[in-house]
Amino acid sequence: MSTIGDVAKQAGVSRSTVSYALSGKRAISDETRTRIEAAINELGFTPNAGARALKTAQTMVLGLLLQFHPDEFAPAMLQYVLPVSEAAREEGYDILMVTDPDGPRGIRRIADSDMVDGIVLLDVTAQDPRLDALRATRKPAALIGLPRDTAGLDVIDLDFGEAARILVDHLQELGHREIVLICPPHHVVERGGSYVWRFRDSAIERAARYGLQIHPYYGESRQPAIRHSVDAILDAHPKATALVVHNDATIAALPAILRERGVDVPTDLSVVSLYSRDFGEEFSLPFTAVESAADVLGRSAVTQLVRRITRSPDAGAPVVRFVPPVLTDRGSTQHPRR
Amino acid sequence: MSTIGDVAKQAGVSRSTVSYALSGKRAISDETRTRIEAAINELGFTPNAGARALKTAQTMVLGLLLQFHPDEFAPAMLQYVLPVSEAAREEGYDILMVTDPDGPRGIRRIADSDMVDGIVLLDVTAQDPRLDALRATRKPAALIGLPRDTAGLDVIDLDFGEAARILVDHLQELGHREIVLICPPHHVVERGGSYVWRFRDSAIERAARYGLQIHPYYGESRQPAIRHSVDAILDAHPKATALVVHNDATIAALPAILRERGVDVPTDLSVVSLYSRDFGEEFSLPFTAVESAADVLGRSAVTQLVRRITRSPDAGAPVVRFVPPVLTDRGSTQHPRR
DNA sequence: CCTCATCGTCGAACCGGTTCGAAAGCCGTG
DNA sequence: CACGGCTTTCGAACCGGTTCGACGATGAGG
Repeated sequence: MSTIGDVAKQAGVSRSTVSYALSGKRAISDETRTRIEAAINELGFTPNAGARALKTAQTMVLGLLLQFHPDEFAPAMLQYVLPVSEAAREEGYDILMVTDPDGPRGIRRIADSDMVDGIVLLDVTAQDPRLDALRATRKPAALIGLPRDTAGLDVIDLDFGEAARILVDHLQELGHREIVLICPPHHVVERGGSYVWRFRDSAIERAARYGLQIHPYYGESRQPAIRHSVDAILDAHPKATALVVHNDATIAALPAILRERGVDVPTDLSVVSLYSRDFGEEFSLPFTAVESAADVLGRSAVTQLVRRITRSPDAGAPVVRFVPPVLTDRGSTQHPRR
Repeated sequence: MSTIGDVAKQAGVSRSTVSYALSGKRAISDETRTRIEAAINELGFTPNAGARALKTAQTMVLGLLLQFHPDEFAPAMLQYVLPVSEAAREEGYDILMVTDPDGPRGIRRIADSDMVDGIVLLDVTAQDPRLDALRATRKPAALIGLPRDTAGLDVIDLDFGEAARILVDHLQELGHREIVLICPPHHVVERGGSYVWRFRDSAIERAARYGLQIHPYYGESRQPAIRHSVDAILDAHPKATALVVHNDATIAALPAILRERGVDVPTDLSVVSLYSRDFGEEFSLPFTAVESAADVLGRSAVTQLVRRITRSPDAGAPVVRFVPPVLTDRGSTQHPRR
């Protein structure tokens, strides 16, 4: 690879002149600029990222931390990765993806060695052990997922409470009086996934307010447990006229399960859920649902992070943003027959 | 952040001594080593990656290039990403993930600016436009997927031809005489996904050799087209006793489709397929299948790449490796009733 | 006792950019 | 004609590491 010195020699100017021609931070005469550009093309010069980062103290790279939990629905993660990567690129950043099972160590490694200008944390839990490491480094960060203590952190997440209220309201308006709620698996709660209880509590609270009967359950994440659990739950509540599913694995398996049981949607049962548009298309899910909008969250986290990086170091108070959910009606609900 | 100079001052030695204590490339007395270690701990020093990369001309980062094709089964990609990332970390490398829709540009950007020491290309097609860019940079690379021209490149892929032969052999041994073959969608062929015709041609060739009737089709990637296409195909061949499916989206939807048609596996129809173990577990697919072994391919690509990076520049001829497929019998086949 | 090898450490150069201060050349003006 | 100001370019310092050659101290061998 050629260096800026090679270009300078070729164009008959000094290294600094080439640098200024490239950055535009000082005026360069048209004549020398064209000579420099010619030299750059001829030599195929591209500035060395390491050297530039060393001097400017900016790497133009963002860290993306993800953790894969065994026994969890993996495709969901990808929903976030792609929008984050695309948004970063649009802002001029590349993505250093860290999947170290030891999250805090991964953060320290890329932050303390200044490999990245900022960090996006995916799937943040209530007491996420990564947050201590994150606060110890002085790097800007944006979280997707709500921790218990948000002090000093930029956080973005779907408003799961509002999502639950929207769905319960929708069923209540249609006249349903007894509904079943299937949440994510219980081990997600244990891990501290706050979206589980934020959705769950709001749904229960909202149902109580309307005087609706609601039967909350934690679902499963793998077949054949999903099928068995759904069967048992539906058997236990023959009078329920509506089903709220907040569980990707369950909703993906639901069409087959209901078909087998001979249950028609929405004639026999109204079904509402919460999943992303992509996910729904992937599995052609025919359910009225609130969109989880992973792309909105991913992009928003990146823009917030970039703002934090560029606008002075600590300018502005930390931002906790809850994205308002949107209902997409796919016709999987109607008035209860009874 | 503190620098190596701060550590040196704190420990009362020169910068070079600290560097040697860290790298172990020269002997350091126990006495000063402990003093240096104390200083490092006290100051929380971590070497700056950019500075180190600048001098050593090694970034300890691998580029991972992926492209998302609309209308394609996205989860498949993740199967490779995680093993690649884990294998890289075990070798001491981090992963710079590039999802630029313009592949060649992404390669040039990270390679010419020396952000990475080597590149892993995912989902390589027969005439992949990224290969020219790759050859232009002098960076080592490893491809997953078989291009038409492998000159000078390290390539690894599943032996799809052998996979097809294994499956056809399996059915032939059981006594099947008429089988249906569902391949990936036709637009994958147009894009140059060589694994389509490598599997397809081998299956047809093998069937012909045994005198079996085989009906090859290109499948769909999205519902409800999948369902319609499978229905039409099965209707067209009522005498076929076995089904070979080389199509993730189709195989995922197949249990529901067959149940609806009232077709029992394996009593009415023997089914074999090709998918990864994870994928099968995710969707609890009950089919005898050849494993696509994305983890093996991903890890193998990384180890080959690292070998190429560390062992001198161009030591050793390029390697094209076909991973032998393995059949997992899940009991979805039996002797045809007729 | 002198020489020589070895050990442990230091200073300086270097990697490839960026950026600051200054200098050279040119113009218009008093 | 001297002077000030503007434009364009250069040289040098710097970012934070690594590495080479050298140097003083120590100990062994003749």
